[in-house]
Formats: sequence, structure tokens, C-alpha cells
Amino acid sequence: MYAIGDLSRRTGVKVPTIRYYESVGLLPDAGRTAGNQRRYDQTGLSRLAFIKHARQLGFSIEAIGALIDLNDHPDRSCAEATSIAKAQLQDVRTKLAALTRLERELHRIADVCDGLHTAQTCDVLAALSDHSACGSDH
Amino acid sequence: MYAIGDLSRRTGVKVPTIRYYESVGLLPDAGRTAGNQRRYDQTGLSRLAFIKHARQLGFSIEAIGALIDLNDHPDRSCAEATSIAKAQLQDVRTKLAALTRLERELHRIADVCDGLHTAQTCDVLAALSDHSACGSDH
DNA sequence: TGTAATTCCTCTAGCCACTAGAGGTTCAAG
DNA sequence: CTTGAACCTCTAGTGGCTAGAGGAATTACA
Repeated sequence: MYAIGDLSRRTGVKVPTIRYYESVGLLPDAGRTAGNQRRYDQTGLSRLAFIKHARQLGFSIEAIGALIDLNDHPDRSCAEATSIAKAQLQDVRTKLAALTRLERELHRIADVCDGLHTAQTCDVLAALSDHSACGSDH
Repeated sequence: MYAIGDLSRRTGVKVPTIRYYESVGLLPDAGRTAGNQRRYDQTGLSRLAFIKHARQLGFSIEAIGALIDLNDHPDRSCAEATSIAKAQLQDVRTKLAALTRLERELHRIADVCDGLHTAQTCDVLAALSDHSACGSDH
């Protein structure tokens, strides 16, 4: 049996975050000692590892809840799991494209100015004031 | 003179957001009519455009505050503006790298499963349970 | 067995950058 | 002069935690 701190050390998830996951229903209510402290077994550990991995991949708490639900009902079709993962992938690709445009734009803005003159003539500030100079939408 | 709704239409920034920017000090307190409604001139319009552009580029409210402060003191060096922009660029590049790794990982996970079998044998769920299979850190 | 250090508990509040809604007032067009 | 749109302030909610207060339980060591 693991105390919440053990679970935290083993997964790298902070103690308050574990309690938060319980409070929003991602982790089932943990068993308690006579003194009301949470105790976890291997199941709790692997579920938290699952959650952590999914969070690192950017899945929302809600999406993770749906994935866990599927995991807990192994007879159901996994079409939903696949569609959640594909939606997440699409989301990541959209963000990636936006960030790439942003990178170009910021590069253009940040590199025009050597920082050696006064704000009156600063090209960074000028570029930020003048959206029309941007090379692409954002 | 523009009412807050005019400003909103011209910049694409929502009315409550404009009030929010005022409340956090990004926009100066607007002049008011006798009936207490905000009225803006060209200065307010261009400042809001500046803020909107900077937000689209991912600058934090705090960073934008510093940029505006510089803009309002044209005699000061623009080194700070350049350094804020460069920090933002660095931040975007870090996120870009992380998202790229994520995209690879999600692509691997989402594409292994055709969605046609049961959750018991679903490779998406298996991949999410097994971080060790990941090709890279995240 | 005692005690001190550590970990645990609950609860509330805060973070960012908004967004939503209630309940009421003012403005502008006809 | 009326109507309806737009405005006002205020509070509370979003997501995903994080921080801190104040107190109880557990563990390690003497």
C-alpha cells in the first residue's frame, strides 16, 4: 500500500494534483486508514500513470475521463478511444501550424531591432503597432 | 468618439475583454459621457489594436504592459522591448519543439488502431498505459 | 514508550485571460 | 416620447492546477 506521497514520488505527480484528480473523478475515491489517510494499491498507481501520460500528451481532463471509462469497460468498442486520440492529434496539428506562423512573425519582429536605440524609433514596437506588415494571418 | 461597441467592432476584441483590459491597466481609464458610458478616441483605438496584435503573438498581459510603458516613454532605450520580444520568441520555439514531439507521439498512438475492435485489445489505450513505448521524452 | 519530524488531512483562495449572466441605466433612431 | 439596442457594474465560472492555513496522523529514533 502506498501513501499519497509515495504515489507522488513514483509518478512525479504532485500530491495536491493527485487529490485534485480524485476530486474531479479521474481517480476513484481512495481507501483510507483508520486515521483518514489515503492508501493506494497497484491499480491506483497505474491509473495515475495513465493519467499523467495522457496529460503530457495534452488530453483534457474530460477526454481522459472518457478514456478511463473505456478502459474500465473492456467489452465496449474502442472506436471512441481512437476518435478521442485522433481529435487530440488534430488539435495538436492545428496548434502546431499556428505556432509555426507565430514563430516566423516573432522572428521577423524580434530580429529587426538591435536594442541600441530609443523606443521612439524601435522597430519592435513599430512592428507590434502595425499588423499590416505581418507576412501571414494569425 | 467611439463607444465601446464601436471599438469592439473595429478591432474584433469583445466588449467585456476591453473592459477587462482597462481593469488590469492595459488601457487607461476611458473618458465617460454624462451617463457614465465609455468614449474612446483614435488613441484608444490604436492602443487596443496594439494590444490585440501582441496578444495574438502570445505576449502575456504583463509583457504587453511593459511594451506599452516603453511606447509611452519614447526617450527610453528599446533594449527592453527587444528582450521581451526575444524571450517570447524563445518561448514559442520551446513550445514548438514540445508540440512537434507530441505530434509524432500522438500520430503513432492514434494510427495503430482502426477502431474496429473492443477496448480490451485497443492499441490506443495500451499505448496510453505504456509510456515506455514512447519514442521520445515529453 | 515518548517525542519530534514528517507527512497527511480539509478548506479556502489564487493564478491567467477571459467569458457569462443578472439586474439595472443610458443612448439614439424614429 | 417611446422603444430597443447598447451600455453600466458586479459576481461567479472556466481549466488545471498551486499555495497556504490550521490541525491530525504517522513514522523514526531514542
